[in-house]
Amino acid sequence: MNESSTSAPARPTRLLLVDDDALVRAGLRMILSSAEDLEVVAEASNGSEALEAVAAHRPDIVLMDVRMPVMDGLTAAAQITGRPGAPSIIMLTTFDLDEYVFQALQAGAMGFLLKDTPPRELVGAVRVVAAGEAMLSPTVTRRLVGHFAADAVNPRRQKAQERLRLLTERETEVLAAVGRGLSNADIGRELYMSEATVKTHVSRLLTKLDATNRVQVAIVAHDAGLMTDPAS
Amino acid sequence: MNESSTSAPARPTRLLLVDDDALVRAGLRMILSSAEDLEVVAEASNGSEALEAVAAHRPDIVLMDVRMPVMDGLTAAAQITGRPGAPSIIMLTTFDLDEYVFQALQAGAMGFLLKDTPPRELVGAVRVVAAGEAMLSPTVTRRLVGHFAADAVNPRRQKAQERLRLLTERETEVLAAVGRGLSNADIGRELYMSEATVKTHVSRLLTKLDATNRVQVAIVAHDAGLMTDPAS
DNA sequence: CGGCCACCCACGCCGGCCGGTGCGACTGCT
DNA sequence: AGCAGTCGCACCGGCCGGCGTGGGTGGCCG
Repeated sequence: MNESSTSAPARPTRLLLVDDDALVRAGLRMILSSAEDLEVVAEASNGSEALEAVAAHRPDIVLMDVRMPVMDGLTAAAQITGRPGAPSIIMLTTFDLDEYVFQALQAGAMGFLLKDTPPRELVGAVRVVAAGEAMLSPTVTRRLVGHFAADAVNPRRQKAQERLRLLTERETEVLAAVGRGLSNADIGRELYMSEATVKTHVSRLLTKLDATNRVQVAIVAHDAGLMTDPAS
Repeated sequence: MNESSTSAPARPTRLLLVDDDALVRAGLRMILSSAEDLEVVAEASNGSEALEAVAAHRPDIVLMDVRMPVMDGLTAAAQITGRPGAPSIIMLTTFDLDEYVFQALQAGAMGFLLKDTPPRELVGAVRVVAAGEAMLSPTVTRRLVGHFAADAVNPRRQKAQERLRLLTERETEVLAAVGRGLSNADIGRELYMSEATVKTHVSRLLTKLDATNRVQVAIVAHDAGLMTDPAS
């Protein structure tokens, strides 16, 4: 696992530091360059400078602050990632606001660290990301994990699935069809029954699901996760 | 931050080890009990035993394998969490399969570590979880982060949002109302316009969104994330 | 065994809502 | 003025949703 970093300093990991505060950059440079397998090859003081520095120096990893003048780190991250051979990005921030975290990860960041991360762990995180993995601060991890747990206990989803219990097999099939936006005639053709029959099933669905529309029925179908193959 | 664990061993963190392999348990016990702020108070060899042990010994943290006979770790985790005062759970596994990770986190686990985690980091992870945070192995973190990034590039969502670009303000309002399952008359009352006007807006939505039904329109609204307040 | 009940599935008729079309009024821009 | 874009409304055909009804199946009890 860690043999690649200890065996030989064949090719150090090239870093780009991006922060509007020169002192912060100096501190980071101090910490990171003390590791012999890491090398700070450039610095930038805002997002647009970071874009230029990435193009100019081709770093392996970018450590970037979130809040910066001119262009913030999140939009810069979104610009950097995506292209082939793009560097991995580690976001650094003082505050672990939810929106920052989610936006950063959706922008393609592979790391999200708080600035109070101890030097040893910071270096470790850089190495982890350099190895193609991801690293988050514990509080950030907690947010992410909590977000997942909350999704499982999503009240809307649970309520919806609860209601599905009392549906018959046939009704569930019709429910799925309604959720796809099919008309009654379409459903009849697809499930081999008269359109009139489809209507009764839909009627039962309406009463059983406390819906007044077929639209609301479709919504319940989606909320229950019926429309998404179980790869979620 | 870490003062509580280094200042005084006032009250060590109580651990429960759950694994069907006695050797694995012995190894874990060896590693963990070497830290003076940690104390292994019980062991169990499968999920149902784990439930009993939790009730009997009230541990602070449960370290549990995923694959076990009788009752696997995931269902046991789902049983343990949820009640007030329940211990935090760290899942241990040899393989970092996607389904394991997601199920474990949705079951309320606060940690997910691979068994090749070095002893030092294992102890650190336990302390982190004891502090109320979460800790994952780097590869697991990568999966989770990748899942989030993939969600941002969700083709259905992007396609749906793309289509929303060419909608007018008013149409978007109507779209949201349709997505809630309201009838045209309801929408008219809510947006202060005639039902006939609502119909024209819905018609435009049908053509602009390539839909044949209002149900499909509602689905697009949901896929685009219009129906979920921006807390996602 | 026969009767009964509960459940699921199936169908047809009717009123009301939806969706398509045509049209007019207002605004802002060139 | 001309024009594009948006929002507003009214009429018509077709689909949806509500209601009543019947046939088929499986379980329970006398």
